[in-house]
Amino acid sequence: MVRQPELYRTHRALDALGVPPGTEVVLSGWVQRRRDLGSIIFIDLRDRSGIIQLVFDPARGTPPEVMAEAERLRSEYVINAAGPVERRAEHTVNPRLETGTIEVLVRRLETLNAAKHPPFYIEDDIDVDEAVRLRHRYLDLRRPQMQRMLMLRHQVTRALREFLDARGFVEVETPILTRSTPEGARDYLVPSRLQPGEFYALPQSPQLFKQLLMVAGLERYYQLARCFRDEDLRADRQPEFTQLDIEQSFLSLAEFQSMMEQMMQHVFRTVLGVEIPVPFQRLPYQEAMERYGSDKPDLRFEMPLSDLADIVRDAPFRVFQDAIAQGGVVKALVAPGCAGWSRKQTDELVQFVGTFGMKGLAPIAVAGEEFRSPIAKFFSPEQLSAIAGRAGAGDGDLILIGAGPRATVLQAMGALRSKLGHDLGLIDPDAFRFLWVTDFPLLSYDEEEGRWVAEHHPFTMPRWEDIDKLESDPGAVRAQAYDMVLNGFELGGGSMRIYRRELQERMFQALGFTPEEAHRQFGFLLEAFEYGTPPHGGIAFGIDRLVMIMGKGKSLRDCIAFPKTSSGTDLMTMAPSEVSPEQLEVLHLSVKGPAAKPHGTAAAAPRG
RNA sequence: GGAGCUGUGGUGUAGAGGCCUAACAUGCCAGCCUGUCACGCUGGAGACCGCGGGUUCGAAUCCCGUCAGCUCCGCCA
Repeated sequence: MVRQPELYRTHRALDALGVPPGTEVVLSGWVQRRRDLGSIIFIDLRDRSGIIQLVFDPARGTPPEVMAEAERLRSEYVINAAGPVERRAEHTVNPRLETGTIEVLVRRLETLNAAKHPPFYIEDDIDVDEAVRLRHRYLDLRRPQMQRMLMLRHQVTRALREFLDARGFVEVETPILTRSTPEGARDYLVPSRLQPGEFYALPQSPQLFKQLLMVAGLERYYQLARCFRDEDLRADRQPEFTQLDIEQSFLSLAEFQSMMEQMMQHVFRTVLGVEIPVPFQRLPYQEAMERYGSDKPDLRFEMPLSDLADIVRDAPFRVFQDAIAQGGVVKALVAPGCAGWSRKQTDELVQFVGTFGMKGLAPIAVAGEEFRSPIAKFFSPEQLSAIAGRAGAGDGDLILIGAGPRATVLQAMGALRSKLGHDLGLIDPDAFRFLWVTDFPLLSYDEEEGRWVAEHHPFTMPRWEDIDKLESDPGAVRAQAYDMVLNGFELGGGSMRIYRRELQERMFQALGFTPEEAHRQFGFLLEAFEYGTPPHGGIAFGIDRLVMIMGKGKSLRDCIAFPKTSSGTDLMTMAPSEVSPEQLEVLHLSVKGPAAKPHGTAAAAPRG
């Protein structure tokens, strides 16, 4: 019969290290492992702090009924044990265990709860299908690795709050049920019961609210805001995610960027003990694209792209000629020491860039004075030398050349650079390389929609000197927008905002909104701007990504307690799910067509 | 919407037309064991090979479809 112990715990496992030998302690936790040697039993007890060995030894005073109970224990049973902390004899010390010099000689034992045997080991570095882990996420989260990640996340958000609080930022919550707005990602919609046929949208970000808080005179706001975007997932993209959302008034762009650098410095210093140098490098968008083929380049290694157009322009090689004639580019990068790569290896690279729409990839291997390449015959020795010189290739290197439409080649070559950086081990895994990407274009032309769309969002302030081009040459207008990039991930993006009605209306017009549409969608903002709106701007950081990078996780799922799969489902609760006809009825909804697939039962429910 | 990879006892894998009545490790169950710490030793249970169809005398293995997971493109800041 289970009875409640008088006391669940006096110490945690790790705390037992700090008490004098002989001290009576009471511990509670899970059975990590049982080693039953017959007349003596060892149990590894695990709690959040760590693992400690319990000894059950009748020769040293463990009562017979406690021995009997210890024999019944299994993995993951929840137990409560009491007895003196003992120093281990020299030859029984376990150096692999943090508490390996001590153990607890158990005198009293209560089994607080039994456990089914778990589907996987509750320990680090397990090799289990992720679906199994997600289905039993509460067990997965018992693993020290996962607990460290949750702890790290907690420390990161605490340090961020600390920093912002010290500088007068006020944490304000904004609505989760809000209004659907055009532009940006697909909205998650929530049907309204009280307003038949109408819908709330879950926020893609608190963008409008944070600007209105500036109108409201908060001056400095932040929030750890949950955001929702109904788009397809990636390793670094979840449908709901957390942003550190920040907005401030009366700071220049430079002052604000500097403050954000200090914030990152503070977080890395207090959480990881790592010193981040400031100021961060500033890299204009154009240069980032030309040199690294990415607007979020990983600068832990260099491997720049170089432009070969002027060198190869006159060579009788159609692929390059055509690319240049059609306004495209010819770009090269160098894989150091890879001149000896086989056809099979380079073919794999061709296939890789193919997924980005690039038609081919020409390799030139540099071997001493010689250039080995299927396309070498199209070029003069001088041209080949010039190519190697421009690319920065030396003996033993492999030059890879891509040609075609500018955007395609830059993206593909950028991805190739990133892949080679990883594959060739050019990246210091312990490095944290921050930079700002600046001078984004304000607008880009969307062929599908046949109109200009906001590169950042429609509230971004143009550079003052470019404002007059808003109507005459929209593509040339640069934005007062900036992304903070860390190790090839976009950590955060922000901008100075438009704060005058007249300019905001011009912006909407540039985006193809009629005045009526603009007023219908954003009338409240335009009106607010007429009541004395201060100059303001802000930024939003992906907290999940930050934690992932700091904790060296492979996927966002590693740093979210209860994440979704790549098809947006929760394998534990089996959300999303069908709902009853009654629920649909009160929401004034009817579902078109049958459910496309049989829905599973929730993992929590008994399974046959 | 598209492409690729994966799916075999609880878990991780092997098997690639007949040697499969599906193997190995680990876990699980039982017994033995006084210093283990991935304890050890002995024995045992446990899978119709994701699901559906097809080819074949014969399919875990080949083909088609489908579902699920992962990665990427499109999409998305």
